[in-house]
Amino acid sequence: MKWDALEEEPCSLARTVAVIGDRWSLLILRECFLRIRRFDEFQSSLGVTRHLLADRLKKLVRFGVLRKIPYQDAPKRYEYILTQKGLDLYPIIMSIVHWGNIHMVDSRGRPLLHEHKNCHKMFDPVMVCSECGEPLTAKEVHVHPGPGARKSSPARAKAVENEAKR
Amino acid sequence: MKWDALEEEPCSLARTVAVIGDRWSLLILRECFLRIRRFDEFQSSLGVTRHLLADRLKKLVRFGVLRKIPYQDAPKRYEYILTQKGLDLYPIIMSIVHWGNIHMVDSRGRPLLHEHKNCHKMFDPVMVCSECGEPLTAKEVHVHPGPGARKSSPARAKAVENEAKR
DNA sequence: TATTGACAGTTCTAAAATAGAACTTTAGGA
DNA sequence: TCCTAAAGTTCTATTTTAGAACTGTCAATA
Repeated sequence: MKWDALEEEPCSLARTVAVIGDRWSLLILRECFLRIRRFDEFQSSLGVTRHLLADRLKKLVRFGVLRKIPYQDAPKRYEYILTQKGLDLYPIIMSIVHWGNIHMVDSRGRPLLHEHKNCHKMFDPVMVCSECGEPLTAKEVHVHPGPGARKSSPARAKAVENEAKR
Repeated sequence: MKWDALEEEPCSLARTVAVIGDRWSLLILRECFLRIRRFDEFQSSLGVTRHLLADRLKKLVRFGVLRKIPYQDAPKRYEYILTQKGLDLYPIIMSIVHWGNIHMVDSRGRPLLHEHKNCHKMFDPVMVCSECGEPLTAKEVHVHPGPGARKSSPARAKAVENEAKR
């Protein structure tokens, strides 16, 4: 399957994966949220090859996740900063970090702690229901075909159907 | 950089990316949460090559995200089901789906709707602070080096430092 | 008994993506 | 003049992936 095909799939996860679903894009975004902005900063902090970095930055700009802002005229130089669409990726990044904090840390403990400016405490992110505010777990959620649903594989259709009536 | 190196990085995001940071792993996990369990179901529903599917399933089992359960003896056949560690990936999957729902849907609308069994309403996931319960945004969070922090690139160290004192 | 089909992979080759290093361009400073 | 910085681009070798065919085990069917 080609990457381009993913963008067209009638699945919000597949379409998001088309944008951020590779190793380097996620690591680049991590750096963006730490306020890394320039090509060489990304390069030295990630160890990614310059070729791939240029390619991924271009892709993230194309998808509207990053914006190229000139910070110097002669020679022309740009910074890459997150757009609102990019800032909206924060819950994804945080939930990835949180899973790593729970399941992948070694004996040294967490590499990074997060403080909430509002309440001044170190926190973990918690995912809750927008309607009742209760924490969400996989087992407490049903899925239903939405208005954008389209024909999928028989196995998949069956699974969604079974799921909806559990 | 090799994939194996990612697992060793002092960064919870990098370590999680080592497990789920590729296109197919994320799509396989999506199917798992829709209760797809068998090799051929994954294959027909995803269109992934059998080779890669076998490879990714093996990797997810190795990392303890999936477990292979025999469901038939002659011939030996297995199902792949999520472990608790795998179920804990739910917030990641849901936040990816949610971002796609907001930023990547076409005019047809969402392919899938989610209902919370507790309150019987269609919902969106919201990420909140574990301490004060307020919704989280990138701008309201500080990062601090934690006990597992280690030397990183100068650019990165500088960014974390600047960040901590903002 | 021979044939077909389901399931869970493995093997093969060609095509695509990635790594690693060197090179380019524009400009400022020693 | 030579050196450095920043932001890429180009090159070749290696690795990964795509796509299709093949294997082995067993059950059901003709």
